[in-house]
Amino acid sequence: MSTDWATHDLKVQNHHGGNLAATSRVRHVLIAAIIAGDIAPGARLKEIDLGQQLGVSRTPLREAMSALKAEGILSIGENGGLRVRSLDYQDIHALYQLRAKLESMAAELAAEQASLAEREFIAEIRAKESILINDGTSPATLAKLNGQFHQSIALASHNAFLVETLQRLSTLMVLLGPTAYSLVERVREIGAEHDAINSAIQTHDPIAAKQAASTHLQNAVKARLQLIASGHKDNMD
Amino acid sequence: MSTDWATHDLKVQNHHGGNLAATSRVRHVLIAAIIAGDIAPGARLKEIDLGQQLGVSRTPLREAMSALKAEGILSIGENGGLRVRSLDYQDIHALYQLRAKLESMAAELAAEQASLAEREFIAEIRAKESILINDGTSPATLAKLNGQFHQSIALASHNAFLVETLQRLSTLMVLLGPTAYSLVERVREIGAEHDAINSAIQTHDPIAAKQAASTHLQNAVKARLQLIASGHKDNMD
DNA sequence: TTGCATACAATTGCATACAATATAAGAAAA
DNA sequence: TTTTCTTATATTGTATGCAATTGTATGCAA
Repeated sequence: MSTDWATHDLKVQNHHGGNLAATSRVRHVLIAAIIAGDIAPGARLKEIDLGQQLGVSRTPLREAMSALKAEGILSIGENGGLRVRSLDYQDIHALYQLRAKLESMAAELAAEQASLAEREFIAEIRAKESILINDGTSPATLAKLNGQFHQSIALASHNAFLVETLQRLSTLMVLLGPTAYSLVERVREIGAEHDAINSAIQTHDPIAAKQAASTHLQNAVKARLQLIASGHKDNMD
Repeated sequence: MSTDWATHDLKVQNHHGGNLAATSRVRHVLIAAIIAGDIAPGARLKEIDLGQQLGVSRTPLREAMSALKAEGILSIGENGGLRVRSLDYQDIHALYQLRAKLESMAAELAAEQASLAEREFIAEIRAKESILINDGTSPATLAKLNGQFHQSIALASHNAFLVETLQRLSTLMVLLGPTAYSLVERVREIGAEHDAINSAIQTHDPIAAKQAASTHLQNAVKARLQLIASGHKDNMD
């Protein structure tokens, strides 16, 4: 008992260096706790306990929780309490299926309409990623850069709703646990696949971009299934 | 001043006839007020005023507002206050572009994997719609049935995230104001287009279903642009 | 022993009070 | 007259208390 979320707590700051508002901070802490596995999927979140552990009153906590509920990360259990949503095998497939469709749509649109500045921005992120992969950077750092890469493409689609939807689906990925970057043999593959997407966007080739993004996500779901399988072994240790 | 939301208020009940909880009720009232145009797009929503008019305290009101914010219906103005999101011409195109992609994906998947019960359910809704169109039913009733038709197809895709995303996009349509069913010449076209989608699903023809759904939404956006144009005339009256 | 009812406890939903911050207005000085 | 600083006010953020609902346990009866 008493998983110590205060450890996450201290790290959460905004980009001005100041502390975020309680509601926003609590949201981040909860997400971090879910990723870290400190909160088990399916576990009921009780407002009073949680509030005391996080050092905030129930009000901002409730707001953070209802936001996470709206994002689909928390769901209402049959007894009424809020729980961490748990994804079954089918859900994982469904999530990747939808992401594949939308990421390829984004890549296609980006290849069609990205501005010069947007193309350069995408290329820069890709270049930075390439360097970091060769340096053997940590999975967490690579995962962050991966998020920036995908987001920069989504933004270049010039479709605000597509951006929002992809953002939402990315957030839902936290329910899957560790990122695919913890598979060492997958890291370089990801780099190559990103390269293909980036090249297609730079050369204004929507068809190739769509295809490359689609392939990228097909491989991603395969890697995910592998992670799940190896995850079972971890539990055996 | 003092737009009288109490009129909406009394009507909001759940399907058992009982009153909804305050938070949920407020959410519905706000949406109704946005559709009715009682809250102008871009107008700042002040918690105290609004709470008094709706007869609830700030707490459930804030929860409803933050839910609507998460759904993209409310957004944060540059000065910080919550406002009704206003969609420009580009946004409308972007919204329909994304819906077209996802509705056609749903139709395609439904044609592939809908169960017998799901196919029958879709067909029943379509049959009911056909009757109501001939009866010259009100736009509001037809719009509601339209929602059911699209939702039943989404559900038959067996992809929970696709269902959620389409639900979300549908909700965002309230920002556009009146439904396309107020265009009398559009009503029968919609019926025919729905028929094509339904037929393709019934005959397990994913390609035709995808195509029919895509066509349906292309026509929908055209009708929407026409409504916007005529809406300008309305403002002149 | 099992099923149900009733009472008690736990938890959430809502309201109000308080605190902090942002905004605007007015006055004083340049 | 304009600009800036101060003060007052408006608005949002947070905490706590109370009410209502829901889950749970215990006891009684079949």
